[in-house]
Amino acid sequence: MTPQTPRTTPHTDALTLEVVELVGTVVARYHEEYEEAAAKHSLTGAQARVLALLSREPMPMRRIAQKLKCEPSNVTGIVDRLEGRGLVERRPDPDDRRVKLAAATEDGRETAGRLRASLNFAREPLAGLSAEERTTLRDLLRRMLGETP
Amino acid sequence: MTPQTPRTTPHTDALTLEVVELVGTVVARYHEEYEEAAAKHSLTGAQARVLALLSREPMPMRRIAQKLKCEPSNVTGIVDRLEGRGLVERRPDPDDRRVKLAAATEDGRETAGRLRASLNFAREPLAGLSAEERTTLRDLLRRMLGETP
DNA sequence: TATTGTTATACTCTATAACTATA
DNA sequence: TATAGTTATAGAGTATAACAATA
Repeated sequence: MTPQTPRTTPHTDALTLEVVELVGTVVARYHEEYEEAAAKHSLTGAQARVLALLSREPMPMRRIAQKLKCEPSNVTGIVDRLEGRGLVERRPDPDDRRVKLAAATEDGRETAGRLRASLNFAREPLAGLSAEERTTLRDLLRRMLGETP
Repeated sequence: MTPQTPRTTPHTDALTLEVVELVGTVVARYHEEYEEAAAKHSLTGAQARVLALLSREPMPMRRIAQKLKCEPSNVTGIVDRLEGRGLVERRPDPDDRRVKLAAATEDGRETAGRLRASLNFAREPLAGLSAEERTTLRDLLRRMLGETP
């Protein structure tokens, strides 16, 4: 079917371009809703990401920077602001006195939980798909991401 | 099938959570590669988005702000910087002297073209899917986005 | 009076470089 | 010496409010 599709440039045919555009739309909408959900809790996007990270487990400052793919110096300010609001605290690392472990406080974990709940609601479009369709989508996304289990 | 899935919370079952996480990964990777491609042309993400917009058609400043979902005052600075590099120019609107039309220059259109080419390369993971799989992915993404044609 | 674009201001995020305290 | 975190600095994006020109 559709034999006129050139095999030498498989990523520039009309179908692929349409999928690329759809992915772009998903990305845009995802980001809008993430920022919106963060703003409802008076958090910036970066602060929300760090808080979500720390709500799972405490982490050295350096590791946060790696997760965020930014310079370590930036993390200082972000954690400063979260700490100023009582959502995060800095603890010493017993094994290495150079390291500071950033950890979510009880209040921070609560906020992170509410944030995640509102995000899940934002992602609800998936509810429109049947279980079988979600399975198909999962497999296609996995393959797209290079996970070939 | 899978009747144990609670119908009251269809967006919190394990399958959906996995898809949500995969979508999150796609979003993260898409953004990384977009910023990276922009940086290769010495552009920030916002500048690249505006340039891509204007390479298609000239546009009032106000409309750029709507497309970017930001305040109009921000667009002034972004267009200033693009204009300072000769990629964009401001033209008067013949129909309304309050309006300034931002338009990509020849140089700007060229840069936007190279940017898009490098983006298509970045999105090449789609090439790993067959035409049929891409069609399926397209339809699922469409439905996820609420487009029901 | 309402709208368009701009300016002024303040805050956040970002990268770079230099500093400190540990290792 | 090498590493972890911080500080200092500068540039960019963001929202808000006030302004000039035009409708």
